[in-house]
Amino acid sequence: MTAQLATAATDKRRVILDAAVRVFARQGFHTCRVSDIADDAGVAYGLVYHYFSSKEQILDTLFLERWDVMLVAIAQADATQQAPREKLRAIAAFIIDSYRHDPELMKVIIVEVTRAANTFGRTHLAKIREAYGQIAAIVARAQSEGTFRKEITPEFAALAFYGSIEQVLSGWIFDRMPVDDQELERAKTLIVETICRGLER
Amino acid sequence: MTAQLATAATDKRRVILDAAVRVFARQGFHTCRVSDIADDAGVAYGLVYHYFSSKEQILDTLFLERWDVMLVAIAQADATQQAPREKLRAIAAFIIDSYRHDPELMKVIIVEVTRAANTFGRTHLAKIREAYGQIAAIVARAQSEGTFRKEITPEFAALAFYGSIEQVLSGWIFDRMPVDDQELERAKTLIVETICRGLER
Amino acid sequence: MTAQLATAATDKRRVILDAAVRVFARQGFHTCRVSDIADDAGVAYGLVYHYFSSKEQILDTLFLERWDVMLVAIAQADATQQAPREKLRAIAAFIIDSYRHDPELMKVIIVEVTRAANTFGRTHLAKIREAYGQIAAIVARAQSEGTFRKEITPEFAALAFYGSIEQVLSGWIFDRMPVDDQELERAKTLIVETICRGLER
Amino acid sequence: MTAQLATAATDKRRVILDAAVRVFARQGFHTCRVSDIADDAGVAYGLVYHYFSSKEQILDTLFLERWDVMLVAIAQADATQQAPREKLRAIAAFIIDSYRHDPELMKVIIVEVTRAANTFGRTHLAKIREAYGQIAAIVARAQSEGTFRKEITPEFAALAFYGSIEQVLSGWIFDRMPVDDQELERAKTLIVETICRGLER
DNA sequence: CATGAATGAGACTTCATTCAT
DNA sequence: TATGAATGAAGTCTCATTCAT
Repeated sequence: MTAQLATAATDKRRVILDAAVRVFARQGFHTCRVSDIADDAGVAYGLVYHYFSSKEQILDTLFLERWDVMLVAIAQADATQQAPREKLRAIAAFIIDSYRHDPELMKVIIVEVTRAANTFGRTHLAKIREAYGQIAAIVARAQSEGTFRKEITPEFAALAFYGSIEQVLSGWIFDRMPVDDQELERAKTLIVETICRGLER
Repeated sequence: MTAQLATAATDKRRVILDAAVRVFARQGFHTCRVSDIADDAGVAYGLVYHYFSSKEQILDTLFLERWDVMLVAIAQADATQQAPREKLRAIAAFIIDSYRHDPELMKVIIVEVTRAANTFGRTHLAKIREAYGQIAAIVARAQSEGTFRKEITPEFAALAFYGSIEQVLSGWIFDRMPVDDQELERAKTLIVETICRGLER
Repeated sequence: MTAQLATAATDKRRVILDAAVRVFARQGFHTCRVSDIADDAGVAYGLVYHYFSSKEQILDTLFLERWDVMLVAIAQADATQQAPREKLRAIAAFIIDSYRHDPELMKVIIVEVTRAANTFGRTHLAKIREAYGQIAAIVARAQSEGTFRKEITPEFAALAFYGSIEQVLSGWIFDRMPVDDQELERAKTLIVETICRGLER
Repeated sequence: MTAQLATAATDKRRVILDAAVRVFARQGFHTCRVSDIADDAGVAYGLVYHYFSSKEQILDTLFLERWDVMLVAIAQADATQQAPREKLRAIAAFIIDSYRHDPELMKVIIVEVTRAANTFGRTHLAKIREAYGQIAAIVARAQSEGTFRKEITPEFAALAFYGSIEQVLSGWIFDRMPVDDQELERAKTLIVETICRGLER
């Protein structure tokens, strides 16, 4: 524990990444300068390039770190014995809790990557689609089990489900609602209620 | 008619706007240069600044032109005597038909404005929210009429509804699916089926 | 004539090239900044990039302009009916007169291109060798005519001839001898005396 | 002897110098990074600065080491009782054999120092001219002895002689001729034949 | 209305050098 | 002696915008 703290205190790479989250969230990727990140991190300009080959690679790193965690979370939700609706609720809950835990990071990932498909989203398209694919697979299985009706294609369902969540998060991000925990919990229910009910028999 | 064509043929302002749509769609707003637009339009560099005060203002113009049309379309849908589900279907249909009619323009509006909330979306947030508000109003009325259940807030319903549509369009835009008319029609139904069913009693 | 002067006065591209000669000669290609060229030319920084795609391309242009003139001069010398020794003298004279006429330009070409074979010379190797080839051809013909002896290969003779001249110019360039016209004339004779005598029967 | 080998094996200073020769030859002095040298030498970055005060000093060291050997060789050639032509042949032979023995080192010295008069050549001008001076002295003595004719100044003769050799070596270096021993031997003769014959009575 | 040359601030990236361990 | 993280100055190139014609 002490060792971890000590490490954390001197891991400049991590310090830079954390600063990048704050700076990207505040100023946006295109608008900020590398020096803003260095300043915010309290390190020398050049150190950023000691650890990362470019400003882009910093964002890549942030995205991939987080997105991989989410892919694992989705896979775990799917691996349980719960009903499809509960699996989807778990996924929505994970994303919303991610926002609660680190809203700036989620803002960066959504605004600068998943919804910036012309630039970074392009690069990470395959990775992003993995998530849609996993969700679609859950829907498809629910359909063959007879829990969900077959009128709606799994791919469409996945897009609608994920799109709803992201839009709600976007609302929080840009309307700057002071979001309390209760509202976050309620959102999980509303998403499941709205989307799953449309999917179920 | 001939006069209109003649006008159209020499309305350099329009020529520039149309070129901007193509260039923004192809290269992205941040990545393209003003000269790319001038080149694509076949006009001199400086002429762009004769008609527009900045690169941003070109995008503003494109967005506002189109968004206002959509706000009118939503208002018209709401003004009819149809059932709420049909009103929402009309809105989804309008957006999807907009994509069918000019996919590049829709790509620009979605990618560079509504989903680029850190930059342009910020500027046009109020305008964008007008649309959500109109949709929410339709839901709210349906709830007080008893057609829609009250568990889901109108605001949330609007976000989920609009978010689903935009996500589906994003899929088309970036997965470059060669979309045929049949698929577009089907999408309208799927959206209504998924979302409205979740909203209805 | 008036037109030419007017053109000369406003041809910023030429102004930049002339400034580049001075700056490259004074500070060296690697050591100078593009802003030094712009400053010396009295133009804005960006204008350099309006006319040239990079600092390298400026040097390329200077080299190619001059080298092509020299290739023509060599070809003209060869096209005459003079004795081989006189042809070589004409070539030596051309190079030395080039130095007299514009010592800074010759310095740049020799120091930054022909003798910087690791960088620019590499790029222009083929062009540089054309000159050697033309000289070698003169020697070869003199040999088959019986004027020059055959023990020395034409290629070697060309290198020795050109190398001697360049070394002498380098001496002038870096020892900063205040060179008078008489010395320049004498150098022409010395080169021919030294090298041609070694080549002749 | 064993001790010497052991020392040699761990003399990191030497290891760095040898690596520098390879790296300078391959990438050029201006284009390579200090880290490239450290990597090629297999030592830590900082160690380079333990042994050398700057990147320049590494090149200085390489040049001075070798050039001093050459000055000695020229002095030795001059100290013999041979005819002037044979003295010059010995010098040409020494330079060409240096190339045969370590072409990369010769490439570095010629390309980065003696022919880079704007940068390093400037620093070492005096040292470089010592060689010219020694050669000129040989010529001058040959002239007063009556072996060489007096029309050509000794200084000019030295430049022409050395310039020819360096040009031939440059040809080998950049045309990447696969040079065999026979060709090297022949070059020695050709240089002496070409230049000395022009100098002799 | 039309042209495109001219301007210059701004940002990324590189890399020699230093320094704490 | 050895390591490599840390520093920060410097320079190239870009490009939105202006302006003279």
